[in-house]
Amino acid sequence: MFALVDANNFYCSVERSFDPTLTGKPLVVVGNNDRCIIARSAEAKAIEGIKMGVPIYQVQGLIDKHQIQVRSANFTLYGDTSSRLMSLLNQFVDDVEVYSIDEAFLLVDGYEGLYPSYSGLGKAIRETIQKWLRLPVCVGFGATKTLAKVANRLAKKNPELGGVCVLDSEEAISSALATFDVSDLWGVGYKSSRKLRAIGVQTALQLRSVNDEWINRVMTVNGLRLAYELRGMPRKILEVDSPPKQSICSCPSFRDVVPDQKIIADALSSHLARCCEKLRKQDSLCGTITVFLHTNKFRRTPGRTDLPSKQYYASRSIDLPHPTSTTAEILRYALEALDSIFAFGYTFKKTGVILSNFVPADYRSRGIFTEGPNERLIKLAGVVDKLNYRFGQDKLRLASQMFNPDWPMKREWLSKRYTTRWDEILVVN
DNA sequence: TCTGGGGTCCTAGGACCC
DNA sequence: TCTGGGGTCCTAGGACCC
Repeated sequence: MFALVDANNFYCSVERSFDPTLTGKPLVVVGNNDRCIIARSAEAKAIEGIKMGVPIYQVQGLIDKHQIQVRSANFTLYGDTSSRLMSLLNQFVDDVEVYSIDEAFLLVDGYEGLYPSYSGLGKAIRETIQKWLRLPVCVGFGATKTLAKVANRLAKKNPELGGVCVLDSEEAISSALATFDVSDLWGVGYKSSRKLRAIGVQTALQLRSVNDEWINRVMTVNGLRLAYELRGMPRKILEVDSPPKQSICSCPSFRDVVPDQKIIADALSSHLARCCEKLRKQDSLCGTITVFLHTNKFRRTPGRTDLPSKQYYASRSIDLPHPTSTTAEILRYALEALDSIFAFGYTFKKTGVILSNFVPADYRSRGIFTEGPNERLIKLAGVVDKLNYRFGQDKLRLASQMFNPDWPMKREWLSKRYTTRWDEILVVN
């Protein structure tokens, strides 16, 4: 039996956890540069027009009218709260798979003696997390990960279930699936749901009995795995040790558009610095770097609201002469890539860098004609990371990062980093 | 250069996730 | 004025091998 524990409106709930005056009020959290809505409280969801991903300027009227509270995304706080949530779950069962910042799968077999029932376990988890972290979560139980996902969703949608839903009998499963929209299933996106509807499949129950050959052909093996999981046959296992990432990316948009290659290069070196920090943190070296650059896809030709302005999108990948993880070494290739794709006559909205082709950090190869990784630079980078962790991001940085056009990022409604900075610790008056 | 059955590896792009 | 930022997996098709 699997359980899926998923926090309700996680970012909003974390904000409330540290600022109880927000409780009961409509609340939204906005992303980078205070632009788009990336989380909503139940009260905000209930207001027509407050949708995920909408830019805040489009709904300013609704925000004023309904006195919606706004917070800037505080990922430091959310990340730390997430770690606390996960370690709490580990007190209930040994096998926990952290699936995302706010959800985890648990393998709950073998704990029958400790709890009167699965729903008893679910209740205990809910109450503990509420008490210790002041966060509301829902718990779904099922014989496969997919059924646990379904159960979790039902627990969220039906308050009368008290936040816990157990799908442990064929009757419970088929009656749940009979009213469950296929497009809400884990792994069914826009495209697949259109194809399913075209052959008359509306519910998860109907998908269960679609012919395997059709599913495999139209939805690939992922669709087939989904169908088996709905039938109660596990095709996804619990993955406790999260594997290291295979790619690392940083590509925040500019606050405004930028025409100047020098400014873009400065931003790019900041993005690269972020990527390399993450790379070193997971003890990897990267072999390939990709740089991309694009214009604002929403921009219209002046005076012609119907006509998109001329767009430009380009990317370039470069294989490094040897795998490395230091910003200083990789930067010249990043700038070389940028130079090769930069075009005059456009204003750019976003540049980004993707690192890939990783090898473990203890891997050191020396090519016949090329030098190996620069050990001194790698050691130096480790020291820089430690100092920056202690004294704040970018306190030590490359000279090319000196002029960051996005500094400071607009975060007008930012809460404190209560749990990770001594100078921002929660004060009780 | 063509013939053909049998493979592997790599990459771009699609689809999906939170 | 203003439109998110990360990731994963799979497949088809090309290039190449014997």
